[in-house]
Amino acid sequence: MTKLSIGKMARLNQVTVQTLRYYEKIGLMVPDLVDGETGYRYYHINQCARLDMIQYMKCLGMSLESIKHHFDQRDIQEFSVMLEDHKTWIHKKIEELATMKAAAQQYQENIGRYVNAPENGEIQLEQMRERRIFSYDAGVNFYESGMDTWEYMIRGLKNQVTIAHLPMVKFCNVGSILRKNNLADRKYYSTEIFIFVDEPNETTEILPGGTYLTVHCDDFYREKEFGNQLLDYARVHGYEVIGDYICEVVVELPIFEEERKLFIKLQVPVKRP
Amino acid sequence: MTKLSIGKMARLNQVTVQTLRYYEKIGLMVPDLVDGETGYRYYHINQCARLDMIQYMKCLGMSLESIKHHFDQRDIQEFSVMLEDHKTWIHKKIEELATMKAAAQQYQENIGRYVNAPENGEIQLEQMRERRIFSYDAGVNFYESGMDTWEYMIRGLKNQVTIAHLPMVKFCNVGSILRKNNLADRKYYSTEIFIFVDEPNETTEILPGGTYLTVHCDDFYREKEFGNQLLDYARVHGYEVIGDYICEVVVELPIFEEERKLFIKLQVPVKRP
DNA sequence: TATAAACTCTATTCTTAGAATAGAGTCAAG
DNA sequence: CTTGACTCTATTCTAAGAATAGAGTTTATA
Repeated sequence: MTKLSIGKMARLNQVTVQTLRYYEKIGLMVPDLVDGETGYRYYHINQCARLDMIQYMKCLGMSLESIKHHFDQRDIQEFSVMLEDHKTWIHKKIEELATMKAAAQQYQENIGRYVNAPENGEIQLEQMRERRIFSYDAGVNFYESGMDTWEYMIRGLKNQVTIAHLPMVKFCNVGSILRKNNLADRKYYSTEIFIFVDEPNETTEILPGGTYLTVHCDDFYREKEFGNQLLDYARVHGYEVIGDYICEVVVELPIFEEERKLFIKLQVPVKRP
Repeated sequence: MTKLSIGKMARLNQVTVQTLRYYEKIGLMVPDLVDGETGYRYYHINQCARLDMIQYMKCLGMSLESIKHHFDQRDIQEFSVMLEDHKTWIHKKIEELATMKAAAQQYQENIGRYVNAPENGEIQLEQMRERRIFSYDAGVNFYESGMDTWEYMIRGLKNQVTIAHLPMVKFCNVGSILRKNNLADRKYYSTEIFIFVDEPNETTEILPGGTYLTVHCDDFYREKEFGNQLLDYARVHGYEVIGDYICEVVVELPIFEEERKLFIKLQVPVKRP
């Protein structure tokens, strides 16, 4: 019976020589015999069966650790159980990837919204669909504070997102709410920030769909100014404000500068005159 | 302005201290200032924006390398292109996983076929659906050789599978074909082995669906014996053999022994009397 | 002010599944 | 006997940190 040198064995099985040496090192497949003098490895043709199985299980995405464990088990029914677990694992991975893909899509759309947005200060009437939000009350009125406070508030929200086991991918567009009662007096007072979420639960709130007056702005510090323009417009044209005012961060602009640059969209729900 | 120690910065952002140190090491995010005496790192609250972006892109499944590249680009439109590429990459990953899952499912079914198979030698009449195969002619009649030759033939098939860029996950149940003309003379002569494939192409062949006489056997060396029983049965009961004889390896049994142990299913297409 | 607790520093090792490399020794064909 | 092909061990590298040790620093409390 001819013995196969490591190179021949490798060529026969479409693997590299290093791979075979590595498999020996971790005890996954040991050569049939090793020359005591030279240390040369020699394989038997029958060992291909094991190598096939290793490669097959690798194709299924299993780790060499699992594969080794399987060989230790020596039970085919047990293997079916292992496959079941593995399928579950694959399923989870696929779902994770699907979430990522959806998030990437969402971000692209946000960039598109920025690129195609109307001029700064151009007021529009829009139909908005119902949205769900998860909000966090920081207990501080950020309209009276600077970017630092806002930053700390965002940290608080991030913390809550983690605690509530919400997907961090939703942390890309954040918003703030100014409640209707304060809005009536043009009192810029808000302590609440939020993220948009997909699934409802006991901690989420609903932003009603309907008609909104909106305006875009690329300077976070000029929010009040644009907010007032929006309210003036409503009054002049006879629109009645019927709900809470929202400031949505559509996208962060050059994420590169030393400070945040936010592209925001202000939104207030109205009833037509 | 208060400087944030590495621990505070980490806590504020739900990352570990090591992570921040690591990001500095690879130049992804450098602390605002480093004390020359003590080497203590201090961060500025505004740096949270960058950290948010890093974490967000990580959620999308991007590598720190890509993230760094993005920060170097400083262009939001370019980022949209990058997201498009990333979506394509995710899509491929999902497809790979789906293939793996299907293969795991297939293997489980094969195990099920083994577990629920009839006794060795029990002849059955079955309806089989059409199947596609990719076959390889080794140029050697394996009925005249031992397991070694069979093993070398399988290596040849594996080689062809690689060359033809067929999915290696299909390499788990292999089969051999004995053509009808040889079958008529009970001449066990075959040089062809194959794997089952899903997609047709110019190199694939079709095994017609229809009525088959089948028998299972857990000893590779007794194939001829069981094959003859199958043919005897056909003759005695008036079935006419109308196509090629197939020997399908359903599953490899204890993949653990020094030699292959194959559980095979012999199949011959017939016309009812 | 002294002390203890909490914090931070650098440096090293570990994780997967091999790939790449260097320098030395071995095998097979002509 | 030579030459080219092959093989050996050993080390380093990949990604994204986690874990650890041992030493030094800051902060809070007494």
